[in-house]
Amino acid sequence: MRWDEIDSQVCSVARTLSLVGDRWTMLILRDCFLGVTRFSDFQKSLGITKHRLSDRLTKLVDSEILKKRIYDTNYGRYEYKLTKKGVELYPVLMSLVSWGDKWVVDKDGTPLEYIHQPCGNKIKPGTGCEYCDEPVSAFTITPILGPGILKKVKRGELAGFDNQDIYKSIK
Amino acid sequence: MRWDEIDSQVCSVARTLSLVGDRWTMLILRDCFLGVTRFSDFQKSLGITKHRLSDRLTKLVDSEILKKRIYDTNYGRYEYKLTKKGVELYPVLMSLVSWGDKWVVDKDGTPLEYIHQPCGNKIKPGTGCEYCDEPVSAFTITPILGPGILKKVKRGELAGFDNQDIYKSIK
DNA sequence: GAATTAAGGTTCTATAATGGAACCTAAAGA
DNA sequence: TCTTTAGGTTCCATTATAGAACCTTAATTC
Repeated sequence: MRWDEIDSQVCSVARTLSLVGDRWTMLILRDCFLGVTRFSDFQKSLGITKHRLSDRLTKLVDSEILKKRIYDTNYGRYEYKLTKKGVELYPVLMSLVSWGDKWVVDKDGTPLEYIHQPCGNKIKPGTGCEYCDEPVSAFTITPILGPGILKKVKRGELAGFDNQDIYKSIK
Repeated sequence: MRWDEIDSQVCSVARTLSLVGDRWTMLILRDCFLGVTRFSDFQKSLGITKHRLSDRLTKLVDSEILKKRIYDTNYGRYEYKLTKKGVELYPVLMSLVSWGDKWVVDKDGTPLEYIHQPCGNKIKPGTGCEYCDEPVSAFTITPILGPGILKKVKRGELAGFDNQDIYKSIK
């Protein structure tokens, strides 16, 4: 069986992966949840080739996970934003983060930390809020830089680090 | 940037995907959670070539997500089982299922349904149990065939379907 | 006792996907 | 006019994948 035939399986994992299981696609969605919307910003953040990025964005738009909208008609500038279908992939991303934070983190600590807006507490990604009863979602979580990034910046190990400004609202 | 360099990113999503973000790897893990342990059973279930399967299993063992054990020294037969590190990928799989059950399911309904053993109720994958206070994990959930499979079997559309017996304990 | 089957692979080759670089287009600014 | 920026597309060499054939060891069948 070829990879492009796996969506014929009667399996929700297989069918989901046929849409988001490609190389790069999940990392593009990660950036979407951090507020990245523009072609060039995706490219800078990911280090992906334009060719590949263009292909992946088109596929994500085709599968209605992202929507493409022109936001400056004079310049012909586009933005890519998560649809409702796309936003609902949040638990997938956060469960990947949660596992990675435990099993593949380096000695500095986790790259990001997560503030639950309604109560202001720092919570573990991928779980409910341990402190309050308010729901946890992409819209009520603020990611902040964690020790895994801050310590490296302080030691000058993340030379080109200029991503502080990418943590925007995804709304 | 090449795909095999993404684990250099200070990001738990990127580092996690560098281990399980390949084509097929997540589907192999899906089968592991359904109780598949043997090379030939993975191959039958996935329709993957032996070459690729061998490569993926080796990588999963190298990254300590699976452990390989000989279970019949006479025949030289091996089994692949999830380690603790591997079992903890359960939320990732279930969040993929949960999204797929909502967004890429066909008209027959969801392929599988999930029984929470402590209380016996059918629950939605990827969430806590709505009925009782017992924890939900890979070890306390029993997947059963759902309408998305049963209806097709009844209509004779899943001719070679013989997977009823793969839903074994993963312990 | 020879031939076949089963598990668990490896090798080979044609095809598909990817990465990197160069190029394109339209509008703006210097 | 020349350069820059955003958002791409084209081209080509390299890498990954699919499918088929083959290998090894042991057991089972004829």
